[in-house]
Amino acid sequence: MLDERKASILRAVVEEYIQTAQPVGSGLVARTAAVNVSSATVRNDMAALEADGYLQQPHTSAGRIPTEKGYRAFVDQLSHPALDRSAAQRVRSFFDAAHMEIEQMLADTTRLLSGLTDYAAVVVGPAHEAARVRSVQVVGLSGRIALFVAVLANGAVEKRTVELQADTDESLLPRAAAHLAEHLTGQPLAAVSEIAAAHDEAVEAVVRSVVAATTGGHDDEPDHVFVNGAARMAGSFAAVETVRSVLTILEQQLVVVTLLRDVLDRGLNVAIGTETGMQPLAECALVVAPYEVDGEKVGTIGVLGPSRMNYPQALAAVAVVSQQLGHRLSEG
Amino acid sequence: MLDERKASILRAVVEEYIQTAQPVGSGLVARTAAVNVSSATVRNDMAALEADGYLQQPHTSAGRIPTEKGYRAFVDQLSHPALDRSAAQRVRSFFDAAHMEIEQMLADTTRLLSGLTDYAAVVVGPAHEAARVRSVQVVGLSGRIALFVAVLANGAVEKRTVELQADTDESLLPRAAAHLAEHLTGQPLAAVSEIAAAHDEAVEAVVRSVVAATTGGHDDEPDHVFVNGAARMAGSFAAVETVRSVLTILEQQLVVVTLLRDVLDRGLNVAIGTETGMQPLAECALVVAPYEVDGEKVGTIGVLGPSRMNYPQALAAVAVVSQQLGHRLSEG
DNA sequence: GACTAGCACTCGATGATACCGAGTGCCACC
DNA sequence: GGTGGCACTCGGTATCATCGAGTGCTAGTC
Repeated sequence: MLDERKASILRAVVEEYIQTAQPVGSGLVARTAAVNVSSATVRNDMAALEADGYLQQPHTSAGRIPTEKGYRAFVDQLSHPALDRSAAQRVRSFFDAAHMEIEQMLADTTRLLSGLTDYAAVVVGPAHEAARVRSVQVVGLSGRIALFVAVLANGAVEKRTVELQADTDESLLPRAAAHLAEHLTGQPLAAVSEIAAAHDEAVEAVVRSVVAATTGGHDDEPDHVFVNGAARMAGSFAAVETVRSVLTILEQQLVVVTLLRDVLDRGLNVAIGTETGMQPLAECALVVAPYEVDGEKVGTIGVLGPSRMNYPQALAAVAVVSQQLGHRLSEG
Repeated sequence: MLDERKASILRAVVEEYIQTAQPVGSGLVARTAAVNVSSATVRNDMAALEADGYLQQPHTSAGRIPTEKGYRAFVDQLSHPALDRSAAQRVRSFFDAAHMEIEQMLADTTRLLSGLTDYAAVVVGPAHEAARVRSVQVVGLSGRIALFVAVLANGAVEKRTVELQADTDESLLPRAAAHLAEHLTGQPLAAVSEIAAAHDEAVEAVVRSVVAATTGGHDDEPDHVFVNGAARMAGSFAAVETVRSVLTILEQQLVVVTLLRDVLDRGLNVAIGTETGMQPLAECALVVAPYEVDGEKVGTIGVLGPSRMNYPQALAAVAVVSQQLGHRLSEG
C-alpha cells in the first residue's frame, strides 16, 4: 500500500505533529534522520499521501497534519512498544506496594495510568455479577429497612437496601440470610434469581425483596468505573468547548463502559476520532486493553487523550498496567 | 457604608454582569427599573464604588465589572432567596423517589444539584467513623487475606482487607468476628481502637490486624466525596487553563473536603475568589451548606462555579437540597 | 525513471493605520 | 445633589501591506 519511503515520511509527520501540534513541512521531514531525500521529493510524496487521505493541509501554504487514516496507519505499523525504564519501575513498585481494597486499588490504578501518560485514564472494574459469593448477610437498619450485604471472592462487597413488607421479629433476618447464604455461597451473585423458595413464608418474603433489589434497576450502572486525570486531558485541547464535551462523556459512567466495551468487541486496542463512534470524541483517541484474572477477561482499562496522542507511550503504558493489574488481582 | 442608591447600582451591575459576562455601563444601569437617576449620576456613583473597591474597569473606556468585594457585598445583602417553583418540585420528587444505597443517593444528589445550578456540585458524605456499627463480619478471601466488613446504622458499609499472620482454621474468623461484634456493635467504628484483648491468642492476632487496618492509613481519604458537573463548570470559563486548574482541584478529593470544611469553619456559606484560600480558584465561587441528621451536622454539600455565579439561585438550591438531604437521611 | 534544484505562487500571520462607538470624567447648569 | 452635554479614551474591527513558511511545478541531473 505505502512504499517504504512514504511510510517513513508519514511516520515522521505523525511523530513531529504529536510533539509540536504544528503542521509539519517538507523541509523538516527531509531533515529527519530516517528520510534521506530532498525536501522536493518529500513534497511529492506528501502530495501523494494527501491524495490517499493520510495527510491533510489546514490551508494551502501550510505544512501537513495527519488525518484519522494517517494516525491509523501510524498506529498499525507500530511494533509493540516498550515502556521506558523509569515508568516500568513506577508500575512495578505501584503494584508491589498495593495492599488495599479492590476499589481503592482500581481508583489508584487510574491515577497511575493517568500519571504515566498525561491523559485521562479509565478503569472498569470486574463485573461483580460474575464473582463468586463468599458470604451473605442481612442487617436491619431502622424501621422496615434492611441491608443485604454480599462479600464476593475478589474482595468486592455488594449491597442493596431492602424494604421489608412486614415488621420483623428478632430471628427473621438471620434466617433469611442463612437461606440466601445456603443457595448463593460459591455461586455468582446473578444466581440470586434462581434461588429456591424458602419454606418459611416470612423468610420467603424477605428473600424475594432481596432478589428484586439485586436483579432490578441495576442496569443503569452495571459496573464500577473509575476515571481520573480529566484535568490532564483538558490541557491537551485548545478549545474549551472540546474540553466540555469530552468531560460530559467522561462523567457518564455508563457511556464510558459501553464505549470501552464496543471498542474491544471490534477487536481494536486503539480507537481514533470517529472510530470511537462518539461525535464528541472526534478529536480524541482511546487506547484500551482488557485485563485478565485467571485467564479470563474481567475488566478493561483505557486512556483517553487527543488524537494527536503519544501512541507508543500510551500503548505501552496500557499494556503493562493491564498485564500487571490482572496479575495482581489473580494472586488475590 | 453604602447608601441606598449605591447599593442598588452595585446590585444592578452584579446582576447584569452575572447574566452577560460583559462589563456594565452606566447607561444600562440607569435604564434599570430600580434606579431612577440619570446615567451621569450613575457614573458618579460608579466612580465612587470603584474607588471603594467594589467595582473595577477592565480598561478606561469600558463599563464596570464587580470585584471580589463587590460580589461579597452583593451576596451579603441578599435576603435568603427561594428556589423557583419548578426547581423546588424537582428536588422534592427526587427525594421522594430516592430509595437507594446511601452512596448511590449521595452521588445522585450531586447530579441533582449540578443540574439545578448548572455548576459543579460536591457532596461530602457522612463521616463513617461517627456512625454506629450494626453488624460485623470477617470473611476469608484467599490464602491469608481476609475482609473485615462492618455495616453501619446509616446503611454504609466499611471494609478493610486484612492480612493474617498465620493460617486460619475453620472457626477462627467467625470467632474473631464475634469478638469484634461484641465490642463494636452500637459503637462508632472508631471505638475499634479501644477494643479489649481477646482471650484466645489467634483471635487476638486477627483482631489486632483489623484494628491496624481500620485505624491506620485512612487519613488520605477520610470521607466519601462525590463530585459531578465538572463539564458544566467548564462551560463557565473561557480559558482552558482556568478549567484545567479547577479540574485539578476537583480531582483531589482530600483537597475538596478540606476546602469545604475550612469555609464552613469560618462561618461562611459563600466563598468568593481568594476567600476560598486556593489560588487556582481565584476566578471561582463556592456555595456550601452542611446537612444535618438528627440535629447534628454530618456532611456538607456545595456548588462550585465562576465568581460571576448566579448566587441567589445557587444559594437557594444548596439550602433546599441540604435541608432535604438531611431530612431524607434522618428518617432512615 | 527517479531524484533534485530552483522558482513562482499562495495564503495565514503579523503589524501599521484608520475609524467607530460604547463608555467615561468633568463641567456648567438647574 | 442631580443632570445634560461634551470632549476624550481606548478596545474592537476593518483595511491594507508585508513577510515568509511551505507548496506545486518544471527543467535539469544522475
